[in-house]
Amino acid sequence: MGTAEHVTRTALLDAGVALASLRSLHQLSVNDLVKQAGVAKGTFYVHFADRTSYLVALHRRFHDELWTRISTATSTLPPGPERLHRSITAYLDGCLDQPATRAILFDAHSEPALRDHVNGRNTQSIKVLSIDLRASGIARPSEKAHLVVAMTVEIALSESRAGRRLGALRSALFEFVAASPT
Amino acid sequence: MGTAEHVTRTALLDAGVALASLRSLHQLSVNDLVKQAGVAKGTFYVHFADRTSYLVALHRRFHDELWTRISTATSTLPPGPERLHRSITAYLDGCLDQPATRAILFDAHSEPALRDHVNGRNTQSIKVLSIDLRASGIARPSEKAHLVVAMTVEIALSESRAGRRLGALRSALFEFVAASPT
DNA sequence: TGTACATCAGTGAACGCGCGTTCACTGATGTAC
DNA sequence: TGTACATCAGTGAACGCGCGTTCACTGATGTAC
Repeated sequence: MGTAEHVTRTALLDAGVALASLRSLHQLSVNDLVKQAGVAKGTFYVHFADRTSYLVALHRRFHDELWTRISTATSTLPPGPERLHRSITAYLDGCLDQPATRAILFDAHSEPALRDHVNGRNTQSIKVLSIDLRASGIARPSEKAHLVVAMTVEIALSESRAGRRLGALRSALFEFVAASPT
Repeated sequence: MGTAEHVTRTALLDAGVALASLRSLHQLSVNDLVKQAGVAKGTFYVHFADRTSYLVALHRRFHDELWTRISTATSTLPPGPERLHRSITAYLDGCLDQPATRAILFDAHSEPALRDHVNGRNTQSIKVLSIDLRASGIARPSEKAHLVVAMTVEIALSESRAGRRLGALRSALFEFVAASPT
């Protein structure tokens, strides 16, 4: 297989996701992680150089999964309002499927080790979104993209808390975007 | 005066503000605080029951100051687009004046002790804003208020990072709101 | 004015605790011959 | 097929460290008489 050698590593990351849905990221201790994963404490350091590397890996896995979903949903579309709509929907549905959403979106940027990674992902999202906004002919596409990302994250957090899609919030976001001056 | 007895307490809170502008809230240790304030460690516990109470006090002071500014700026106005504009402007200018903005808005909600307080302030803001949106005849005022708060916080963070007003972002927000269907 | 006492913000050494990290060791698996 | 050896994920006791919190004490200030 070639994957068998990563079973324990994956188990540790899964343990992090499980615990992150209960506590904040900062409270995720190596003690808790190995207990949840059912391995010895030393095993943690077989797979990760330190706690920081682990958090980076957790963050990366979360966003890679999201990114895959969004790419799949939008790959055949040209930039424009339709792609914008599908990107945001794929992002929100993807977040709702991941139990660690609250921890990653809420806590990650106040973890010093992750701040740069979070900012990087954010900048990338803003860039992609601003292409769609520009293609839609909307004024101030960069700034609007910045705000659309903020709104989308907020909706993802609300939905994650509620445990279901919040259609009214999504509609409010799309109304803002659709009505924006061109 | 009657305030002299709070000099040390205020010094401790000021120390927190100074340090929070450098590190994350979670890294704010009692050791650091008393060192920065120039008092002994035991003094901390003369004024605060524990670290949690201190953080709550820090958070409260931040928001009380903001709230005062907003009230002053809007007290004579009836609900509507003008009051909405002034509220948001007062909020953003107030945040820009407080060095702890990044720490409070970014880190506070992932500090378990503060989560309830943060959610309370947020709910209150959404309520107030939705009155203005409703008075402006905008559709889905509650949901829009939710999103406007998210955008405003995001702008406050960006401005706090930049150290100055970001007019283009503010304009983008006001365009979203002004153009929204009624 | 002088003396005795009460108050209480401030002190800092000491505490137990849980943390992240290390490392000598184990034991299952694969390879060489 | 059987034996000797190498590899390496996994183990868990032990470590030093910094944390939040405690508490017996200090010493300046105010009050009583």
